[in-house]
Amino acid sequence: MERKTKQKESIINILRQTTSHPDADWIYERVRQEIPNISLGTVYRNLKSLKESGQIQELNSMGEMSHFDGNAEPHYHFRCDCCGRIIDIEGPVDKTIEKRVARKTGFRVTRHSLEVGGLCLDCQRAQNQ
Amino acid sequence: MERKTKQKESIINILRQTTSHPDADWIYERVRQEIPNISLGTVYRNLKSLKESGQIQELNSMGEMSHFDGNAEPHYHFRCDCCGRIIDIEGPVDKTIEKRVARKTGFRVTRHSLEVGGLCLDCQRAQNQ
DNA sequence: TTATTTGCAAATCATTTGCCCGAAG
DNA sequence: CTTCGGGCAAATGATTTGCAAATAA
Repeated sequence: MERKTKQKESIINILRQTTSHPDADWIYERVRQEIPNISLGTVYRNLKSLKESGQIQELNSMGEMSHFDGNAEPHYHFRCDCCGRIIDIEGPVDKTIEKRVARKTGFRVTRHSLEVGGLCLDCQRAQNQ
Repeated sequence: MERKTKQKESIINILRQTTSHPDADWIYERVRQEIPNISLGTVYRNLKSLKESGQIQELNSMGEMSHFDGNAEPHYHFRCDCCGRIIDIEGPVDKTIEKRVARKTGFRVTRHSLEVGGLCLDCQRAQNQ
């Protein structure tokens, strides 16, 4: 099971080549340049299976539609409240957060995600004019 | 503007009386016990306005539908990957995260949200059987 | 061959909106 | 009064799904 298809290959390549955390529709338009008759449903199905196999991440917060991240390594995100862009934050992920919560609550903690928000550089500039 | 109505009163009271982070539909069913002919659209409209005025928080992540939190104070959340429950995590919010990101990136950082995930106590027990 | 994936279109599901009426200020 | 909020139903928009045909293994 888990067949290799040109559709899936193309989707993961596109995702690996961008750092822009695109949504399903953007990916669809991009793939269409290589496979013009691919359907949006196929894009969704492949995004789902790539996510389940841990090859990509799905981001989504505050009533926004899902965005996808070709970088499966854990890392934090910044979301600009003005332009909506999502930007990776460099720097190490603090695994001690999971330990602290586990100790305090007794829950088995296996993941955490941190999103910071505010204004990106471009939008700060735009605002000062 | 911002009128006081029995619909909005009822919704915020319900939200203040629970720690279960319900979704819009659960709230709708609850309010209906007090105001039987309220419409779901009204629930959504009021949740939106309560959120915009900062009286409640909206939570939503990973392709889940929105959940609402009557506690407007900043705090972190635990989401159980098995039963889907969202549980408040006590303990202080670390505002230095925002400062660190701001210093490193130059972005204006005004908020951050942290969600940890794993298995809650009940689901751990259920799994060991 | 034969099980999985695709394309297509229709279906779903949460959420939003238009419109007209009733109620708050 | 006059304007905002409510009820209802229809609209929207992202995502999922059913199905027959295509394709990877």
